[in-house]
Amino acid sequence: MQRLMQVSVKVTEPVFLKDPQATDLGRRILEQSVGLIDTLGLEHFTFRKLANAIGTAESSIYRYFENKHNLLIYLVGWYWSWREYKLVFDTANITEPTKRLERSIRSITTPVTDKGNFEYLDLRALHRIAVSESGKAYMTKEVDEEHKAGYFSSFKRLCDRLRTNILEVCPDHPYPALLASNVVDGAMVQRFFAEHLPSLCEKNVKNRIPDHFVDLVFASINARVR
Amino acid sequence: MQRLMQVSVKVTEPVFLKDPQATDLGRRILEQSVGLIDTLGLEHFTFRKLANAIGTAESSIYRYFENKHNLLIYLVGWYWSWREYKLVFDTANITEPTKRLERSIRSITTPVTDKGNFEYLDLRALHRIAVSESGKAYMTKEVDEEHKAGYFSSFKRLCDRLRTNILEVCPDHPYPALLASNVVDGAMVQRFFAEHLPSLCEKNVKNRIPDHFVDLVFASINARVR
DNA sequence: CCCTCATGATAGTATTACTATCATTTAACA
DNA sequence: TGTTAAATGATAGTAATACTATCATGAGGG
Repeated sequence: MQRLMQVSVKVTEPVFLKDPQATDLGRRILEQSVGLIDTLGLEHFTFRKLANAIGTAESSIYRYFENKHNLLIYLVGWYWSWREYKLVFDTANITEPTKRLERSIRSITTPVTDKGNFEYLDLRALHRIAVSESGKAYMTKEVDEEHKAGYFSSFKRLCDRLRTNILEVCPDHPYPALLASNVVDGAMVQRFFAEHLPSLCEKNVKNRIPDHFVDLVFASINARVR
Repeated sequence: MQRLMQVSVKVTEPVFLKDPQATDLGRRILEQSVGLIDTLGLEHFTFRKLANAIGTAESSIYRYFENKHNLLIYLVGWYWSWREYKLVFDTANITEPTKRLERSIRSITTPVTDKGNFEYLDLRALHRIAVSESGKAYMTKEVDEEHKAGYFSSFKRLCDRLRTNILEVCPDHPYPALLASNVVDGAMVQRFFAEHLPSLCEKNVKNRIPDHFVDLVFASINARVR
């Protein structure tokens, strides 16, 4: 799995200056940055604080990532790659398209509950980061160049798998891509709302987010089929 | 309308130190900040640049807003208040709930195409800001305190109106609030995707975003009714 | 034993995000 | 008309951030 992830996180132009997964210091950077961004939030997170936490110099961190924005893109990309991996795993051997689609939606919209078995990346913390900070990775003026450089390809791949799945069940759906990205992004946003702006949600909605999105997608599909 | 907006933007604890709508300098701050954030993006926007653009001192701006985060919250709050105003206007005198709901969704998800008739606020630019930057207003570690202070009340009010509308058409809908906020937020995100990550969308989806969300909501409702 | 490379340590610069102070203008009022 | 308070403008200064540059050290490989 480790290896699969390493491969799938690769992009056209790397977000990093030096592969952080390849060295001990690099892995400590990933480990500690996930911890710090999770507790401090991206705004209060700095490379100085990260260096102190690791017990290294600021300049050493700059040898791996140009700036914290690129580090965020790396982490978020890793997260979506992992979700894609999990999606493939969760839907393996399910041939019936409808069943497959339901499983897919559940896989993508289910929160991360365990730390995972990666030595240096706390999946749960990474998931929280993805919920709160992932939008900041692309909501910038540099989005077009970064998009060209392939920085968001893992997110796109995940959306595309779901889109394909939707089309398998409903080949004439008019907006499969839009529906797919709405599910992937919407699940994150709704999770944030449930946590912090609960008046925007029903009571106890948190563990029913997957149900909601399954309902929504199939409602949209059935509206076509009828 | 001017006046209506002024009232509706008020919150429990003001985001500003001094009401920017009340003075000439304040209005110039609003006007120029919308222009600058729109062209530079929030990250590259600073109070210094704003002061230069206005031809005033940085310290004068700090008399109105504590920092650029609060200024952003103010602008985004203004935007959602305007959208609420427009929603009320667009659906006035429509009594039939189903028709009303469709109109509501279209009102909320339609992009802003004209500058509006406010002297000092360019609505189109403000809309672009809302699309690209609004998430940053609440995706922070301070969200809970700021929520308590009422900083996001205009967004919540808008979502709540749509939720009520959904319930009028479908009283036993299981997730009206979640559906409503998914429409309001999703319309913004999809607009950003359509502009910058078009591979996540169908071709020419941009002007069909309202159609899509109308379809989606009614599909979700009809799935219940059947 | 030498060479290279990764890291560590230190220092320095430009910009940002403010805060403080004081002079000047204006508007208000007596 | 003179007096005063409030708003603004101008200048300066501080602490933190986001880097960049330089050099020493130490470990591993040939």
